[in-house]
Amino acid sequence: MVKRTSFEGDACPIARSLEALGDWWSLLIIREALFGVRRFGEFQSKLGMAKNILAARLRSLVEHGILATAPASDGSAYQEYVLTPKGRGTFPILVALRQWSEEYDDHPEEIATILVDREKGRPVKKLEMRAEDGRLLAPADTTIRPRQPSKGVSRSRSG
Amino acid sequence: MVKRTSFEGDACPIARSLEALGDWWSLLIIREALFGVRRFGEFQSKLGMAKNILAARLRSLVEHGILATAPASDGSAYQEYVLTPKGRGTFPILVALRQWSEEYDDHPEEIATILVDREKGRPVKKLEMRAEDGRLLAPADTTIRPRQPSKGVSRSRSG
DNA sequence: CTTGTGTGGTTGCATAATAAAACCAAATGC
DNA sequence: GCATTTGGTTTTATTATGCAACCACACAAG
Repeated sequence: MVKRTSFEGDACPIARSLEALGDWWSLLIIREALFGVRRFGEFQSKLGMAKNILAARLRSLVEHGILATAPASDGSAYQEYVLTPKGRGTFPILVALRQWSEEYDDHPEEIATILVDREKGRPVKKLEMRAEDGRLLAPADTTIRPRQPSKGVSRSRSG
Repeated sequence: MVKRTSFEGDACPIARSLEALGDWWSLLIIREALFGVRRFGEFQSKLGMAKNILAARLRSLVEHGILATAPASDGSAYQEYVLTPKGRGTFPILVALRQWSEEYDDHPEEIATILVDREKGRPVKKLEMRAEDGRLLAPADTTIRPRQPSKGVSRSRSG
């Protein structure tokens, strides 16, 4: 088999999310959807991508339950693509990507926009990882554990 | 030109991070690197990917300043690939991807591992977005603003 | 209701990326 | 010194991407 490898059966949750989001366009489509874009042509013109691959991506996102098709809200017979709760749940991923660029990009002056708290207009704080009890955690303060500590879950690859 | 589109000059920080991280393998390579993997063969066997594309990805990650090559720590003449601070800075992205799978995956029972607080062994709390003053923010509480509110920054596309 | 136009795609073709396998040189182990 | 491991590159096949052309249906005007 020479097909592009799929992470579908992988036991690692990161690989699993990349299965749905890990291509060039999906996260940008979702970004636009979070901005309120709903129509095919609007995605196409804002992202400047080929229509056939947009169609393929939208289909894939719908299959993955990230977008859903709905009748157009303006009464026309066309359809719209709207985010599901699962789709809206990607928001922290987009924030993390954004903050990573803001912090480490080699040409930060080329970055056009910042994410701000709407009420105060001030930049959003960096995402931080915390323990259940609220303690701030650094990467080294965390570790990976088997999901069910003694029920014989075993699958491929690490995670 | 029919080349794969590049997001390099894009003004959106999300597109910019995807330029470096947005392919099938890069984030998984970084995941392994965060686990302590440093050697070519170790990446290759753990990820089960073709050697040529691993070589290409490692080269790309080095070019992007996410990995750096270093002489092997065990005294041998081989080299190692180690994360830079920029590379370690992707940690929140991986956490966000992981938590998204944990929350929304259709078959969560197939997920093998969970991220836990090392001290207590309890799951890490969901990433949350906060304002500078500590207020918890929902996506709708945030908005996008031009980076420099009145210095005439203008580039392509949204963000 | 007929004609024109915009929307939302699909199809065909050229090129680029990915994958598997073969190959290879340098480093290492014996 | 010789076999093996390591860390790749090369070759070739297949898949994905990107552009342009095409097309069906909705809609609007007359």
